[in-house]
Amino acid sequence: MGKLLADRLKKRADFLRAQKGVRRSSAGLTLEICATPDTIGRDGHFRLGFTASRKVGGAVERNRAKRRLRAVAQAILPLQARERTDYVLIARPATLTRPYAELMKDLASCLAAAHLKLTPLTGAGEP
RNA sequence: UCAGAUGGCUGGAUGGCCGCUUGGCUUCGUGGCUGCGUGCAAACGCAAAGUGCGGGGCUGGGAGGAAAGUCCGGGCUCCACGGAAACACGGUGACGGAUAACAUCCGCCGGGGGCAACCCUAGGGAUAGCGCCACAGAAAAUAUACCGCCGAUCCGCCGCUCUUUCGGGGGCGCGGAGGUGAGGUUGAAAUGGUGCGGUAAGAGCGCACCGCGGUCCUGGCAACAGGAACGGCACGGCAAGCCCCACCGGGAGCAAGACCAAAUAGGGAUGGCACGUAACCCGUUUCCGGGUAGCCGUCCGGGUAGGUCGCGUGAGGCGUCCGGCAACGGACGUCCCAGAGGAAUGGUCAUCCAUCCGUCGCAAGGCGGAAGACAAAACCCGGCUUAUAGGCUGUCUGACGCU
Repeated sequence: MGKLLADRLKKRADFLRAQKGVRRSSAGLTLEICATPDTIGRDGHFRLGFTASRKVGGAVERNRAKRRLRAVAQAILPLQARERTDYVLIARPATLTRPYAELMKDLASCLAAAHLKLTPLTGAGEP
């Protein structure tokens, strides 16, 4: 399985759909995933979005949290994500202070758990 | 050297790996447009240049002094409006200047504070009018009443006393008429203050100085300052309670506004099919003719989602010179310097840099650890206000010491 390309989620409706999908949390972040609607999805692509609420802090802190999440996602998702799937990463207050290596582990474990849960729903086989 | 006052600048650095965004050049793919050729036509082929979309390569730019709060002033956009004025409402408020404009800035004046450098000041009008002045206090705006002081003058004669020519007269005391106005513990504020004279007691009643008032002179563009003689002193405070005066002001805001425009529903035009027996409408009625209502196609305009523009050459930055005490203005040269839209301008690691803590060392310093101010453009400018670790630096004042 080769590298997948990422599209950004920008519509509020997309975020709301992901909220109803599978959710897994860890100390540094929360992950929500769901299948991309067939009319929008493209082969070889997955979709990715970020959220940082006011709980994280002011504008400076929220921007920084989203950038850290983006860096982590850039490193992991193109290799481990599934195509035609939406991923939403939600920042938590600890996202700012958690060591980078720990943040990587958080995402990897959340991803594995969420994929396992999603499998019977979509009927897709694990590669 | 110490203490203090007041401006200006800055807002971590370097490198490795991995990324984002936006220009320029170049190249590849692809779509459409135009021209030429072949062809009856559909279509196919070729082509310089321009252009939409997608990808590669090279190269350049990419948060702030407050980007913040959204408190003022403008540009810009749309809406309203014949002009002007008045009224209402809102704002501003010593004077002179700067500016596109301002509640900003500069200079200056008045008042208050500080030994000083300097700091603070919403600083028009209280005889245009209304209103308010709590508590305390005798009294809070009108000059009195109350307590108090006096009782010179006049009256009474009540008491004591001196004198007597027995009519009375004098002195002291008492009461009254009356005089007096700031002495009365207050208060934010008390009807000018202090001193001397004066008086029965007192009082600007008189005088000196200070304060106050209008007049005149001098200086200043002006606010105002200084001086002179005069007036015996009237006019309490609050306008940030209403108000009066002077000046300024249409409203809403980039979610402004302009353009492109899917699906679905609906509107209009038009063509075809069906129905033309029934219903309704029109031509007076029957007949007859036309139309509406159904289905399908094409086109048109409005318009939602969505998209594009607005959106980066500007009251622009930097440098030199000139004018001005300054704010600022002028001339010349030079530069192009963020444009996102679930929102780019970064993530991570290492070293250095300052900061703090622990520890070792006489010391220079070594080792380990923590942590890196406030705060992120959202149409753009000029200000104000507020937040801000640390660092660099100019000028000035006072005290002490030395020469």
